[in-house]
Amino acid sequence: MVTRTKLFPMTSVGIRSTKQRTAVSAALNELEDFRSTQEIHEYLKERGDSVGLTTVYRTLQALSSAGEVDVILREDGESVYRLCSDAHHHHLVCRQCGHTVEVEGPTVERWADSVSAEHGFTDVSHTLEIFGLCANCSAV
Amino acid sequence: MVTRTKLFPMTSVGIRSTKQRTAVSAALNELEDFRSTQEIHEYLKERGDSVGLTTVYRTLQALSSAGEVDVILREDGESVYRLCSDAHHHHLVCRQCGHTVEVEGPTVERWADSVSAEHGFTDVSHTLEIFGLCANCSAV
DNA sequence: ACGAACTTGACACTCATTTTCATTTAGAGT
DNA sequence: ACTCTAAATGAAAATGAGTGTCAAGTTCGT
Repeated sequence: MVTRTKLFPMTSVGIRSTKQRTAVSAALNELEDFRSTQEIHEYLKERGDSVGLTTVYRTLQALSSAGEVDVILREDGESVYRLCSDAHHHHLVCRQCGHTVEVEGPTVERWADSVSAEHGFTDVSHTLEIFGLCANCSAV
Repeated sequence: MVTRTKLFPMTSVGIRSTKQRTAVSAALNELEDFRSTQEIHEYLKERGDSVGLTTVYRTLQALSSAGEVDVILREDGESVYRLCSDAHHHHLVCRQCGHTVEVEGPTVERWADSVSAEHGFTDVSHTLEIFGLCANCSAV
């Protein structure tokens, strides 16, 4: 399990620590794989720490734009979240069960930057993810 | 403009050539950049070749699963389509106006395959796209 | 030209995500 | 500890992309 502190950077003003946010962070710590907002919401409900769906959406978005969690778009367009290591990595994701492996990859970073610059693009981001069926799910 | 023939591989049986499909193919030929289904539908309407939205959805999906057009998921999760060259390539896409540049990239293919195999994943696919603001849109 | 099979498209529907807004709460200042 | 207010919550309604349905329209082999 990845251990992190300050999941919510409680800066001087404006951002408050609430039990809902704590619960979402806790869930992310416990869940190993990429999960959708709905799944996390469901997980919290079963666990007893019920949090409103809207709040889960907002919290996950806040966390991801703060760079505290990784988000990827599943092939069906749904956003899924996961607490990852800080190190640069890409993902190998099971499209069936969500099982995720962090993988080291080619250094796309530099390539992306130089190609973008060449064509005058700014404010660039890129995606590099692999989707498939994990060993378990393949065996069905 | 990319020129292609047989946008719809009218195979022996089952797939018919209709004016709606022809219209969608024509639109794809004329549109340079990645466009959403709704945009293509709108384009056809303005152009006079009105085609039902449902049909545009179905046609684009058929074309993409036949490998005749490229689809990518925009950062907001919406699918956008574009007629591309056959050669292996990736995309540099303007998240503002959709302007697209095909770029040569690292051969992720082999990497993706070997990494997947290593972890027992099957039925693998991957994504590698770059999003940013094109020169024009940056200048705003 | 005929007819079976394939297509179309209006409309209803699903489902993720967002907006609204009235109520609650955290936490800075006292 | 108490107050006050900006921030946060959440239920419900709204939005919007994409899909299912099915009656009516077309295509194309025969």
